[in-house]
Amino acid sequence: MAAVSSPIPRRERLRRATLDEIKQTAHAQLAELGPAALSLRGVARAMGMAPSALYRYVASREVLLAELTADGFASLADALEAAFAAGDPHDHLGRWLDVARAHRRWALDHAVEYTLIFGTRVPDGGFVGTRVAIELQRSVAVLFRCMTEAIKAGLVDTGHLDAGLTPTMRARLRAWADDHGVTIDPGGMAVCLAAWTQLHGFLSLESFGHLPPALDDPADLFDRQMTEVFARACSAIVPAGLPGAEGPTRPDRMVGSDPARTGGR
Amino acid sequence: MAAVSSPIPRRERLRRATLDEIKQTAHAQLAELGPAALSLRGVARAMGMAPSALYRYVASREVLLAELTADGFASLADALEAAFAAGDPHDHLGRWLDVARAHRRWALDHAVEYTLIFGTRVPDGGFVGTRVAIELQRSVAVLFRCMTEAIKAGLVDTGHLDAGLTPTMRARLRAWADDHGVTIDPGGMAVCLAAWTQLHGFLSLESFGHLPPALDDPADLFDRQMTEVFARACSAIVPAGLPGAEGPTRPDRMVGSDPARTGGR
DNA sequence: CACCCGACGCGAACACTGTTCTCTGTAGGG
DNA sequence: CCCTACAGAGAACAGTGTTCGCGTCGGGTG
Repeated sequence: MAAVSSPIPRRERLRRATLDEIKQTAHAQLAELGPAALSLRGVARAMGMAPSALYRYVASREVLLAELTADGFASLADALEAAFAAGDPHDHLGRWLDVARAHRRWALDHAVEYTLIFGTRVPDGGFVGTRVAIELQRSVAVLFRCMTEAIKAGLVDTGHLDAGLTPTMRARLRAWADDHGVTIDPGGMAVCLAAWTQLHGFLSLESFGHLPPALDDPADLFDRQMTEVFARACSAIVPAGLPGAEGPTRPDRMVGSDPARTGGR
Repeated sequence: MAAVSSPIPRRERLRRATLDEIKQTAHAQLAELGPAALSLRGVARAMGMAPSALYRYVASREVLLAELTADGFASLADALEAAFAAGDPHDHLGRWLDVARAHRRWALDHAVEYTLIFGTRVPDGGFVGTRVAIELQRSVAVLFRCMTEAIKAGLVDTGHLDAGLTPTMRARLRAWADDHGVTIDPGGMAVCLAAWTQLHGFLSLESFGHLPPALDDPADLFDRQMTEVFARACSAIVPAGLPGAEGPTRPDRMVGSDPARTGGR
């Protein structure tokens, strides 16, 4: 805020700069060659440095990859939060769709990071507390907020959702909610989990190329599934027949309206 | 069957044997060290061979990995087909659950193959026609058969499902069905896709460790989601409220009855 | 039977990789 | 002004995928 030359002592600033350059270069190599082909010597070469000099900034190739992964998570969370913030607070389905589409757009635009994040087994044990875990929680939190606000608005009859749960499930879901500091009943958590599951399943299949090529550009199928999973949560007020172009909230926002302004990017 | 010494000319037999040993050794190394750590020199060492000798059997490290991946796909498809065959043909929900559980069991038991299969971007373009593609189709076909037989049995009102589809979606789903030689209407295909999506999403999150640790052993949540996705398809006869321990088919088979005899293994 | 050709396996070699060690300038802070 | 900490360089080690040329055996053919 003030005008004094630099709050950080220049030395640190330079260090940050080259570290950023390293990450950026590594990211570029990652994007065009895939995670397996990322080589420290490669980024050193691209930067005009000796390979050994990199070790002043990065402990090993593995932690560099982990760092990039965490950055990817953060970028995704940012995109989701932006989509959520830009959405209409009164159009719950519309905002949910916006967030879901932002997630999809991010997955398609950042294919390699997506692989890095969701296609890799998390290292044993040392997950909780990691920056990766924190950023992942941030992403999931946005998805959940879409649902919880709908619940608060009375769109979801959590009672009948809770009814189908066994005591064990209820306890676990409650523990999960407590862990995240959210106050949703287990029925709501189950709905959130289902939505997350389906969203992730679709995007994972699509961006890994496992979806049949017959349905190219499955954007509308994605929209439909996302609408469906939301409508299922709201089934108390949206009866059985799935809403094709009709629903409880503003119809013009319901389906496939503006796929352009979704991503944070 | 017969008594003649060997229908295949011995030379070929030996070749197959060592190739199998190579694959087996590679598989073992894969299972305990992860896909990134699979080294040709390593398997050569374990087999007491010179590294260069491996190249008589395997063109490169990459094609060996691809071969193992395809084997993994085949193993999964076998497990699913076995579960399907062992299921009660009249208890559609039960059989669907059996198949879904078999899939989950396989995913948890074969963690590394799962990563290899579903955590890796498929190579560009050259996917269709590959052995991988064929085996994947086999797996998906089992999942679909669960649904199509339920449709045939009149459990699903495909009419109201079809109603929610746009013409474009309908055309694409029909093209997909044609590609696979199955005769389901687009509505049914949409349901199948949703089921597959959700199943895969859950298993992917779980076996990659992205599911919150608060809900350890999420088997019952998995069962619930799988029941739910089936019930949603059958919503014509199972009205809005999700079946907790009640449903259209035999209740004792509905939920979490016998998780032991699921896998093909 | 002898022969030969193809398949098999081996060892050395090349071009890489991650990583560590030691050394040298140089620039910041006292 | 010095001096120390630190950025960077270079060599080296262990390991990797992959290729090439060499022997050596075995099975089909004359």
